Formats: sequence, C-alpha cells, structure tokens
Amino acid sequence: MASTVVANTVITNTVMPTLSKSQLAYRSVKSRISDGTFSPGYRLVLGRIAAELGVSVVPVREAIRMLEAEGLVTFERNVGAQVAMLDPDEYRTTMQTLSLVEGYATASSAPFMTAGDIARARTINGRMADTLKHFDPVAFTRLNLDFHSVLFEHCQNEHILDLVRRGWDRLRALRESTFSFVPGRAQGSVDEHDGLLRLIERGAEPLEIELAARGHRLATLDAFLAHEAARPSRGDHHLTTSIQEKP
Amino acid sequence: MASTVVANTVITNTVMPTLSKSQLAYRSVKSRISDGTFSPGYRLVLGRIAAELGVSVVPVREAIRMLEAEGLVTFERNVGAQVAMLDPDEYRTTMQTLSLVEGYATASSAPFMTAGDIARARTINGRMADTLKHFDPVAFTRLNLDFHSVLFEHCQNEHILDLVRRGWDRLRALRESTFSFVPGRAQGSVDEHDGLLRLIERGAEPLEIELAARGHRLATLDAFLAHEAARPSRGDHHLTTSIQEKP
DNA sequence: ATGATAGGAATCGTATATCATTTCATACAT
DNA sequence: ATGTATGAAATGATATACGATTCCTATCAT
Repeated sequence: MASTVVANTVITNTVMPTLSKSQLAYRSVKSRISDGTFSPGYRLVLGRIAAELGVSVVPVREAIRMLEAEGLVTFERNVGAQVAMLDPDEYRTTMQTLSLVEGYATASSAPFMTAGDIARARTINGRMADTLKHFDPVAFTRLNLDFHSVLFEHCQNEHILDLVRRGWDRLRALRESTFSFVPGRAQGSVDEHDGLLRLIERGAEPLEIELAARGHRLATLDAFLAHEAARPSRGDHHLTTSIQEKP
Repeated sequence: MASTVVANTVITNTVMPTLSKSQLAYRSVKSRISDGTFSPGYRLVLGRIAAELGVSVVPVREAIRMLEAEGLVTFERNVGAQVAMLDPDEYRTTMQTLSLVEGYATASSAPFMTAGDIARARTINGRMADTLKHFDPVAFTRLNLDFHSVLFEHCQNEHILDLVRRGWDRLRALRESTFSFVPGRAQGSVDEHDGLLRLIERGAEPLEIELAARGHRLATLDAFLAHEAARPSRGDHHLTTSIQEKP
C-alpha cells in the first residue's frame, strides 16, 4: 500500500481510517483545554498550532470553528481565537444551564438504571467522602463527574445528553484545583448524592428526581457565589488568573 | 481608498466591516435551510455553493462546520454535508429538548415581562385564533413562534436563550406547511397560550409557569405522535419526502 | 514628557492548486 | 443474468501562497 500521506500514527492506520487533520486538531486543542494546558484567555494562534501538529492552518481553522460553536473558544474577526473566558456571569449561566439539562437527563435516565449502576454510583460517592479527609479537590472534582455520569448516561435523548456533556466540558476548562471548589460545600454535596440515589432506588417520580438533581447543582452554584462574594479581594472581573503569554 | 477586494455590498461597506466570506456563506446557507430552499436531505456540495456565492470553498467549509455544530447539517468524512434529516425520533428529541429549555426560559423571562409584552402576546394569540378559520398552517406556525418569542425573550441566561433559538431553527428547517401541523391541535394550543398568559399575569411561581410551558410543547409533540401513528401509510422512516437531486 | 503618526511584524482571510477518496458506470468473467 | 473488477469523474481534504487587517513600536513634533 502506498503511503504518500504523512499518517498520524501507524497503529491506528491499520484499523481506523486515520482521523482527518481537522479532527486531529480538534481533539488536540480540546484536550489541551480540558487538561488546563490552554487555560482561559490563552491565545490560540492558528499558525503555531498548525506547526505543532505538523499540518497546515486550514484544518486548524475548522477545528477552532467547531470549538467556537461549542462555546469553548471565542473568536474575533481579524484578531484570532482564545480559550473562552469564564467570568462570574458566564460561570453562573453555565451552571444554571447544566442544572436544567442535567436534572432532566438524570430524571429520564433513572428508570433505566440497574442495581449495578446504583451500586457503582454509591462506591464512587464513598470514595468522594474519603477524599474529603485528605483534601484533594482535583480528585473530588473528577469523582464528582464520574458519579453524575453514572446517573445521567442512560438518558435516551441524545441532544440533551450532548448538552450535559458540553456543560461539563466547559466547566472542566477551568483549572479544577484552584477554582470551583468551595471547602464547606463538599460534605453537603456527598450527602445530597446519597439522597439522590435513594430517590432513584425507590422509583420516585421523574419530576421529583429532576428537581432534586437540579437543586443539587444550583446549591453548588449558590455556595460558590456566596464564597466568592465573601472575598472580594481579587475576583473582580475574572475568575481565572491565567496569564496571557506572548508568542 | 483602494478597493482591491470584491466587497459584498457597497452600502454596508461604509459603516460595517463587510462581513467575512465565512459569515456570508453561513448566513446564506442557514437562511436557505430556514426558508426551505434547502430541504432536509439536500446535499450541500461545497464547490457549488462556493461558486454561487462567488467565493472559494474554504470559507464555505467553515460555514458548514459551524452549521454542523448547531445540528442543522450533518457531515460525513470524505462524503460531504447535507441538511440534517429529521426522522421521527429526531423530531421527538428536538421537541423534548425545546420543551425543557423553552419552559425554563419562559419561566425565568416572566418576571421581566411588561404589561405591553403581555398585551402584544395576546394580540398575536388572537390573530392565531383568526387563522384557524382560514386554515393557514404557515401563518399559524409563524405566529406561534412570534407568540413564544415574546414569552421567552426576556430570559437573562444567554446560553439557554441560545438553545431555545437553535431548537426553533431546527424545527423551522422542515417545511412548516406540510408538516408538524396537526389539525385538531391548533385550538387547544391557542387555549393553552391564554392559560400561560394568565399564569404570567398573576405572577405565578416560576416552577408552575415552567411546567405549564413545558407541558404545552409536549402536548404538541404528543398530538403529532398520535397523529403520525394513526396513519402509518408513508411515514415509515422519514418525515420528509424531499428528493435528492443530482448536480 | 506626551501624544500622534508611520512603519513593520504578526496574524488572520481567502484563493488557488493538488492529492485522496468516494461513487458511479461500464465492461468483463463466470 | 449476476456479480465483480476497473477506471473515470466528482468531490472532499489539505497545502501553499498572497493579500488584508490588526497591533505594536519606534520616531517625531509639540
């Protein structure tokens, strides 16, 4: 077989149709936003990213455009792209939206949850309780997503499921450790998780589950807002203190 | 001033920064999907669209990518783009999602509605009642959007507002006249609109408004599903009978 | 010293060109 | 006649090239 193309990897070549350069760029940038390599405000220079990935700017532009549509990246004409900023208002609306769609997803997923799913969720929640003793916000936040994933992943509505995942993606874009972890909130969160599980277990009405899940997320938001208001020290206009570096 | 660029229009040139070719392509394709020129299943051939607009394929690709992220267009690697199909399941999930986000938007918009807004909504609903006498589904559907727009546009959460608009965009993508208009449903719809307005007027609890608005949309969905099930004649796998023409 | 202005570097925007892939039609063998 | 192979045409994918815009900086006048 001729191999004039500079393939991404030889391993994937054999089984998969070698994901396109656009997809390569998309995944690369998205994951680097997720893991914090590119923090909010980071300037995404097309040429530089293209060079790093060994491709031209065209597929990178496409990738950026897709990320823009997902809200992970902002774009200004003739100026360029940067990782979406998360000012307090953005955080608030994102959490509100997530509370809405995740609440619904959780409720409509509940009837499809098996006993195994519930047990798994309980195990994760137990581990969350454990992390509280060691004060490990990063682990806690990751487990939190795991827990809720078990609860909403059976939702039959793909659109809503997609919105839930996008919401989590946006939140993950900020450095989990430094931010969005309100000390006093964690224990209450674990307790509410338990309450949610009990509701699901006894086959509660969908609306009851939905409102409980929604309330759970909004409580986290409220805790954050209260926490933020209590220390107006630095958090005046940006939640993140990411530095804008120069190329 | 030198004008080497082939500007879009001379009028906009003086005040606006002459929207980019990508935006031009985006709007053009989107509006043609909305007005039904490009019906579901229509193949969006990049080269042809580019030629029609007098631009190259690169900005067209970007536009398609953005539309894809919004769900108006589907895309397959090395095959191309087409206007998103709307099979019954897609319609169901879209309506469900819209019921969720629109319900919330309506409830959170309610406190900001003025007496003028309510009067305006009532006028529109009156006109909807009128259309019923002439049987004009197209006008009815348009008025329906107008009515709900008045109800949800004051929502303070831009994300959710955006989701609502996208939901309506998707629904509009199908030819309104032939589809999604269930004869027996219209009168009930007008009545429920009136009920919604009364709820808002008396300053009902947000949750009550939300559930009423949600129920209103789901009732339309149920009416459609029942209507569809009643005549399994042709609606087996596609709601639209758009023909795939050849270039 | 301060402000304005001109020039240049960086970066974006888009056209053109070329390669790769898919698809369809035709021809051939069974 | 049916199925399969082959090749050509259409289209998508991406690199390269160049023009346009923005932003920064150095210079100059006040």
